[in-house]
Amino acid sequence: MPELPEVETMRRGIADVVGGTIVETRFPVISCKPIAVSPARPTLARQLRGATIERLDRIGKRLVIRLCHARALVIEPRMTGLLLLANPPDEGHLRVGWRLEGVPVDWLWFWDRRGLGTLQLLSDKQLVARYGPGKVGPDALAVTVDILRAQLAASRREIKVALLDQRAIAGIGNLYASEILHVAKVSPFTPCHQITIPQWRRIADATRSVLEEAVKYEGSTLSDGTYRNALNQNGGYQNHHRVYDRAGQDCPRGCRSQVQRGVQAQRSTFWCPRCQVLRKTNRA
DNA sequence: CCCCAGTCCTGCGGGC
DNA sequence: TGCCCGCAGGACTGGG
Repeated sequence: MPELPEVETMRRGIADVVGGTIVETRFPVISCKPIAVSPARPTLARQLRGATIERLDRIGKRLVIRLCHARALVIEPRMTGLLLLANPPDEGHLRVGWRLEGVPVDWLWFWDRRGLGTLQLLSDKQLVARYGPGKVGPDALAVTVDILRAQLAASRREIKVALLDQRAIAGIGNLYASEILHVAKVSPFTPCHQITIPQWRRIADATRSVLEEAVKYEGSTLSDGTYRNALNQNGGYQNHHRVYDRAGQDCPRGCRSQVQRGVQAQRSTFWCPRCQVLRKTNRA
């Protein structure tokens, strides 16, 4: 599932499209339900024709293709979306293709097995209104203890649930939230308002180190094989997961306890009950 | 505002 | 063996 490291890997992987001009937008005929695009397909194709790609940005888990004339194509891969330069896993789930001129890359593709991904063509003004500061939180790769506390310390939510809130911090999803809290040695069930400053510091440090490491290994390809880089190759970080999808296995910290699985906000949480103890605190 | 549950979507694996 | 159900979790929405 593309989270920050996977989207960042996509961004780097398609860097060759920068400077290219979109000469055609193609929607391959597919048997499954089409993905949501805005504006509607014919308009989108017409408005993209002749557009030059100026830069690639990332806002949390969204990829932003900056275009000439102060426009931006916002791509949300959500669960199974991929940006590819070649070798789609199958032809049946290719959703959109862009033919480019002026760069070594002929085609950029959006492939999405489940089809939950979305595309939006926005003006720069609309982009800021929808995804600017205030709408989407600070990027998780640049998080500090002060940012974390400012965004989350007053909340009564459990920290694992709060870390998934993109308005608070942008880029963390279900997989990396569990990984971060294991490295930080903080129980995922700790209410935010009970977290101590040393714990916030460890969460901030772990957020950056886990995500940086995951970017270095080009993201996580899970057993369902969904996430791939721009050339349809596996990421490598799944071999470095500490707790995610490792229920029953020994804690990698060597504490001789086993990784547990639980559910928070209808999503799986993995943690070590010995390294991530929920401490009872006395409330005033 | 805060928080939860439901919704979208497809493929896969467990259970019968 | 085949079928069906539930799960996977991105973002969003409606309701309490």
